[in-house]
Amino acid sequence: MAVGRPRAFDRDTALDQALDVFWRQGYEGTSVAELTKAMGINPPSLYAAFGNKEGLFREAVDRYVEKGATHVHEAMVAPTARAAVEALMRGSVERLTDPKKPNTCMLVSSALSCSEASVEIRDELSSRRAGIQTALRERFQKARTDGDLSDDADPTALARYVATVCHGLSVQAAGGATRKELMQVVDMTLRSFS
Amino acid sequence: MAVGRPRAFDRDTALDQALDVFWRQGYEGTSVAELTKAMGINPPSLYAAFGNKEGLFREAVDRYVEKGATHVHEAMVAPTARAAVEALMRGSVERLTDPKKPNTCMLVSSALSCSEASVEIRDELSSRRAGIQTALRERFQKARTDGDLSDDADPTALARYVATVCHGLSVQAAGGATRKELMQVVDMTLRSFS
DNA sequence: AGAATTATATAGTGATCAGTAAATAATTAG
DNA sequence: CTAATTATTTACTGATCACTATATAATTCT
Repeated sequence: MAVGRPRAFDRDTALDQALDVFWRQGYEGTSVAELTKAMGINPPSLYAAFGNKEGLFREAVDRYVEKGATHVHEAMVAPTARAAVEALMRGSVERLTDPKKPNTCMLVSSALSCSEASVEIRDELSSRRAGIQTALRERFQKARTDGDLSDDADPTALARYVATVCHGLSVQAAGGATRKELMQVVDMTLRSFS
Repeated sequence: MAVGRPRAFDRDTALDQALDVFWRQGYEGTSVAELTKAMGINPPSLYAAFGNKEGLFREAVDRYVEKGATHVHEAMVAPTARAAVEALMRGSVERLTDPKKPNTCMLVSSALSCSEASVEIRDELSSRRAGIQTALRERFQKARTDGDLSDDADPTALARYVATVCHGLSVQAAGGATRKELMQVVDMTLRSFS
């Protein structure tokens, strides 16, 4: 057993509560005071468990991706390129318009612009977005060898295009677009894959 | 002539300098101390001339749009729907990848997520984005009566689609995408209008 | 010249920022 | 039991936040 006084809060629950605040308000828009309040703990407990605000945010992003990137995985295992795009985009829209959650993608909205103090957070989010785009590119490359994507298609350009529309969906959702409206955008994007 | 001691700085120049900081760092990522330093004035001069940080930001956005929305205007006066989309998107990409300017759209990146204290700024930016989308929709409606857009095309959905891709371009640019890469995305988007 | 007006620089305001020192409480090891 | 260890609460740190009171400088009006 672990020696010393046991932690009085559940680390995962507290992390979920921190995630919710970061997701709604972004990295710089969230104060440690708001975090401790939402997590139901005092600052020393936060710092002991997560290091600092930046460490807590990074873990929150990990959790955000773990819990919510099922549509990315579904896209990877979809049978065709088109099915992959459809799974990714419809899954994105469903997540972006979940009435129980903030209507934006945390990877896009948390820190597109920020002060010099937060550039590492900004770059971490950028790198996470790039990772999804790379996975998508690899899926398209496989689709080309599988034969369900034509030989003169450009997997890199295609992945960038789809990623770009997904990022745009996130901005639209943040601005209040409805699920129906965003699904229409998906429909139009999918025409490139018919 | 104006009575009293004359202002010792140029208001427009100072506003441009404030705009540059807001554009790079966003609304909440920018402190009044950074603004006064960039503008070369002391806080009382800033508050006398612009009211407060929020007023200065709003004026900076006005100026951002005035100076940089030429491609939006070009899209409105373009001869066809397709030419409008091409003008809007290629103009966006050129602006987003201007090496002398921050590589992002201020209307997208300044405050997608923010603290409760800044929701009015967030909503103002959202409303500005919606305004461009509306203008685009109206351009498509005109294109339909002009006959260069088919009768069964949906101007609202089309405008939303194009606006979505443009927002996505802004996220891509913020993440370091090159002009060439973004122009490829424009090419792919334009296929919907051929 | 003197009064009125407006901008300036200096030096602050209280509030909040992220983060912590110190004392105490709760647990395990021996 | 005591010692060691770790978490907790309380209270606090210096730094920075947006913003301003005060005094003074520069201008126009009469």
